[in-house]
Amino acid sequence: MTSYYDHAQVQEFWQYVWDREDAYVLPEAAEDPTYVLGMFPYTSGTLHMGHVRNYAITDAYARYRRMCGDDVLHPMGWDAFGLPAENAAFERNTDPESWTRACIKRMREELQDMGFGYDWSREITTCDPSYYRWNQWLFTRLYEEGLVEYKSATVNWCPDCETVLADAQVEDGSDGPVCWRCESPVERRELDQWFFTITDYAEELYDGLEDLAGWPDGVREIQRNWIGRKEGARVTFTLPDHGEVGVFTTRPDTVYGATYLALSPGHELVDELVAGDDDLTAGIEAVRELRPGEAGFAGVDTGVRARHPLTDGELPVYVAPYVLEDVGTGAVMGVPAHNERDHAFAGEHDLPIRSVIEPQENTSPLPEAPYTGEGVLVDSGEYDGVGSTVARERLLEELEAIEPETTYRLRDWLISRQRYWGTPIPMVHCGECGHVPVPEEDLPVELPEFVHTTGNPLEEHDSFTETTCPECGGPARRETDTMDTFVDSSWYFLRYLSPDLAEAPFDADAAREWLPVDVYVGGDEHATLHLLYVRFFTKALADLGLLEVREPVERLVSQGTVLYDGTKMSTSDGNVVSPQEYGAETTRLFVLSAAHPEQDFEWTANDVGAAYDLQQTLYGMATEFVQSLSVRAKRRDHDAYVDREIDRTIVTAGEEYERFRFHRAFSEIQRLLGVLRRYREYDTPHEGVYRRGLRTLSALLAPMAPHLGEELWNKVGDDGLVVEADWPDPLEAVDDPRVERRLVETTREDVRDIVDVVDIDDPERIELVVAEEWKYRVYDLLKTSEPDADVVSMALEDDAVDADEEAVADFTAGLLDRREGLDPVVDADRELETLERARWLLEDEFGAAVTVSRRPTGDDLTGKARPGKPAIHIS
RNA sequence: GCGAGGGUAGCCAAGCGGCCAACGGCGGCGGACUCAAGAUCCGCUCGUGUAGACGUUCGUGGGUUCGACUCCCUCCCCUCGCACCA
Repeated sequence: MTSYYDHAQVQEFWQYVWDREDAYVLPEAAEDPTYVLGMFPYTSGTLHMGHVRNYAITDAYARYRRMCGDDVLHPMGWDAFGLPAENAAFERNTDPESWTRACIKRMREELQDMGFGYDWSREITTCDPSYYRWNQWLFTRLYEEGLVEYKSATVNWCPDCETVLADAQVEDGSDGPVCWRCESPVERRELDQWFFTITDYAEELYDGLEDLAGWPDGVREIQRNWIGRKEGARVTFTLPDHGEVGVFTTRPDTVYGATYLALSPGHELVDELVAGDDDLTAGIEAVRELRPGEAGFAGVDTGVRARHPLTDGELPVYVAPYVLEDVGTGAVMGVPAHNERDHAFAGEHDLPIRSVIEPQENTSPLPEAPYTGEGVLVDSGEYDGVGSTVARERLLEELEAIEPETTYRLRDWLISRQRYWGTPIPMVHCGECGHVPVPEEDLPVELPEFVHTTGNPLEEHDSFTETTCPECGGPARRETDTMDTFVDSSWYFLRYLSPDLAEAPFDADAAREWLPVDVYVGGDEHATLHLLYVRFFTKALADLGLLEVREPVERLVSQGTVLYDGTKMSTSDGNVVSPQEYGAETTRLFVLSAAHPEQDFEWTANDVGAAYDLQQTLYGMATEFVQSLSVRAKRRDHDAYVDREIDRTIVTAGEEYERFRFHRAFSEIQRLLGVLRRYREYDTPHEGVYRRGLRTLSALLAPMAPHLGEELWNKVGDDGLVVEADWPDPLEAVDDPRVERRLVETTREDVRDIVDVVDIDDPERIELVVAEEWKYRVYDLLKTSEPDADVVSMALEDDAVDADEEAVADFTAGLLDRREGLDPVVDADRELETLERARWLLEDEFGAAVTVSRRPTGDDLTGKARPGKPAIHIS
């Protein structure tokens, strides 16, 4: 047997044991388990460092909670649909399903190699018909509820992926919008598409963010930006012969300054306004061709005149590309005097500029630049002289043509994809009945066999596309688009509750009891996609009566990036350190010890070494302990110190786990390990104390390094498995472990300092004298009394302060300045005891005799001692 | 431009009104062990100092406070989100 810890050798054994014991399977009887979830991986083929970090975090927390006595639901599954599988199938001359199944097999093995403790009995795979049938079922329910629309829209089209993209899947490239996956420039296409009307929930999605206290501020802010709530007003202008046009504005107080209207080229009225005029139509077409960024302040006067609702004046109506179709109502009232863009547009087209807000401070007019601040209304009819803020409210209240309106940037969620590897949208297009949902009993609509083709493989199968209408029985055509894969991931956390349920997507009783997810961990690149969609689904399902919760996740942890040479570790950059390169368990221990979960950190071989060394040292000590170390049975003074330090570490490490600060928990473990090591070298260790130390370390480390934890537990622990062990209890209560440590540490530092500064070569005797008890009482009075209390008198009158009046007065007065700022200290007896127990550390370090005592008032040293600061004499 | 989060000793990074010259890790220095190297252990790592002290520090400049790395304001820089957004 070797004292070298070879993780590769032991992992198989413990994994076998865990498996045999069903260690991670949620017990049947669990009532309200702690639901710990990591974002399930896309089945790309191999696990990368980001996954390892993500799952190391959830695993450590899940294990910690389990040791605390919770039932823990910690499942894993596969986000298995998606375009990359099709691309891979083309490249390798196979099909998406085979490819995906192979990826899953490999990744599952990798996860198991890492030793993550999942309840594999709940594994789900989104490309299984037994899973995606519920996508279809939910789609149908949402359709019935009016949350699905089929509409023609100008959509983002990626020519390379040959599919449309949701707004959230389009990113800003250097040269315009690009596809989030392949970075090809995105085109615009006019297509009939399926949408989830997530905008119906815009308000709740926005307002709900406020209450998501367990979510990082950053993620909430990103969602706020994305939803883009804006409060303002809708002003209605009449177009004689053409009805009305509503414009959205946040500044209705400038309404009297409107000198024109501008419609976006895509506005629904444009075609009607210019109908019959070929020149105008051509002009509009030319304007439509322009990319928004290039159009500047071009515009076409339609010749139509709108009626101003307040002044009754006539305003020209322009079509201008600077007005964006999907912002507000796609139309603006042009107020050149008080809006930058309107000002520029008016300059370009010789439109009048009419100033209606005057700055309050100086009334100098503003000829060149628009004034966009607040002020007083002028030239505004009955509102002259009214402040702009007040005017806004009054206009909204008093005028019919101006109504309050809130707009959102959020668009409906385009879920159609012209791809094969996804959930078929369960709809049928019938010439007679329009589009008709596939009846529930005919679900799932299964994917037909894959064929290699440049287009959508679904369209290649006549047997798939040709069907009959569920309503009239006539010939009909099956929808060939599939769903965006974000649909799959929008409710997968529910499927884990009852993965095999055949009658419903999830068990409603379990959902009621187990949700929301207690902790959800993943990368924050999903802030606007996945994390918004799961919130939407949860609310929609609640409104369908399927769920009671309206928010899916209680506490969200968005984990930071692992960097290598300053850049994100990613396969495409080729700077990947494989999780197994340093040993699976060293890797997980390192990623947890390196930084707080939310922080980015740099992968360095040196730092990895620290995690590796800790494993080796601990293993070596445990091996030595059971094999060869001589121990004693009779207790000595310094054993109590180690006992106490073990207790302190149990308390502090538990706090750190609780707060997700695994790196601090790791430090605590390192610290206790150091103490034990020193203890063993100082003297023959006491069997029980040393054993408890090692046993505690194995328990505290087990959530981060479970194989080593098991191995150590097996050597020095109780019977059974550490995964099923209880979180250790301290022998005695520890109120403030840090104050006790501080006392010992500062005292040791002080001794070193003195020895060094005074240049004492070989100290023979070190005396530590703690302060008189009454001083602790004075401390207490100083810290707890009112700021203006006469503490000197209080101290003199206090029964517990039994010393010479002058000494008491001097001591108290000398500390008055500091008051509640005084260092926290333990009480007199605890201080004496703590130092007494720590004596051996000084004896060990200086080779001197050390005494710790409390002496009566009057002693020279006692006089110098303060609570938390014993007097020191070295000779 | 708007919004959010940051800037701490050689590096990474904790702290977020008095426990702070500032946890921890890495690197560096000195020492122990050793034939030697590695590993491991101990100490030091802003400056000065013959008794635990003092001085100067936490992006910049101000302010609040008996007291600020910690709270408020200005500015500079970094990261991220939104943006011809009405």
